[in-house]
This record gives sequence, C-alpha cells and structure tokens, in this order.
Amino acid sequence: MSQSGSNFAGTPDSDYGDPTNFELSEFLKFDEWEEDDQSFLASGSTQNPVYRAHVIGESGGATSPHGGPSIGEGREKKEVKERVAFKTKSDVEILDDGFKWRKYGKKMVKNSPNPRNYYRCSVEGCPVKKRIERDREDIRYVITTYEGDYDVKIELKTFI
DNA sequence: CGGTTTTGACCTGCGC
DNA sequence: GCGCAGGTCAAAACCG
Repeated sequence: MSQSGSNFAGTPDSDYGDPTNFELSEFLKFDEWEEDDQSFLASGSTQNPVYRAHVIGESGGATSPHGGPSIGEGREKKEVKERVAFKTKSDVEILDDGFKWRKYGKKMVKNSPNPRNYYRCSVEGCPVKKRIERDREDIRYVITTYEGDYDVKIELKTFI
C-alpha cells in the first residue's frame, strides 16, 4: 500500500503540472507530501492528518523549471539548508513541539491571502528556524516548515 | 520584571 | 537600473 508512498511515485507530476496553481510558496517546494496516519502532536489530536514532506534543496530538484540561472556557483556560498515542511490540519499554527519559539517577524505573501509567520528558537544555540504559513487553498491546514540544524530536527521528529 | 509579542522599516537577491 | 519579493532585525507595547 502506502509502504512505498506510491501515491507520489506513481503520480509525481500530479501537482507540478500547473505551478501557477500549486505555487504555494517558492520556498515550499516539497518533493512530495507524505500522508501519515499518526497524529502530529500526541496532545490528544487523534484526527490530525499529517503530511510530511522532505524539502530538498535546489540541487535536489532535478526537474527544476527555473533552473535557468547558473545556481551551481553563485548560490554555493552557503550549504544547502535542510528544510522540512509539515502540513497539519489545525486551528492554531503554534503547535508545541517541545521547544520554545519566539516570533521574530510576520510577512504577507502575495500568492496567499494569509500572512506568514516567522519563528525562531528562543534558546541561544538553537539555529533552528520555524516558518508557519496557512495553506492557500485550505486555510484549515497549517504548513510548518522547519529550517536549521539537522540534529534538532531529528529531535523534533522524536516528538512527532 | 522578564519575556514575548507586534508592526515597520530595512536589506538582500533576483528578475526583467 | 529599477522593481518586486522575501527575509531579517529593531523598537515599542503588552502579558504573565
């Protein structure tokens, strides 16, 4: 069944067919949404469909439509940041993952009628950043993107 | 009192 | 060269 996630393997171009429609965010280029039956937070949310997506750097996007500009060098300044996006159905975007987060900015995306929230670890030494945004087509869904240290994310997964 | 939050302004990068 | 978009930081205000 979904053991191999054939949902995406079978239809990898299901959403990429129309970037204009799936253009959730230039930075939210998830390779694929993985449907997880487990609840995102074991805080009593038994009916919380969680979609886990491994965000691969530009280098991973073999089918990069906008791979025109030579990104291989000018952008190589910094290593590829690991990005993990989670789409969760929740009313509140502030999901407690076990760590403390401090909001450091809010921005409004043109492609979405909803604003985007930027959170950063309030603990020093926590190079992890969290970006929270509501789905453009489904505001009932919250997209949480984790960006930062890989180890920390591993811990986050432990909580999830 | 501390910590956090909120809004604005500012900066950078890329595109055209 | 300029504009747009996104992202970040800052100061102030507010809450617990």
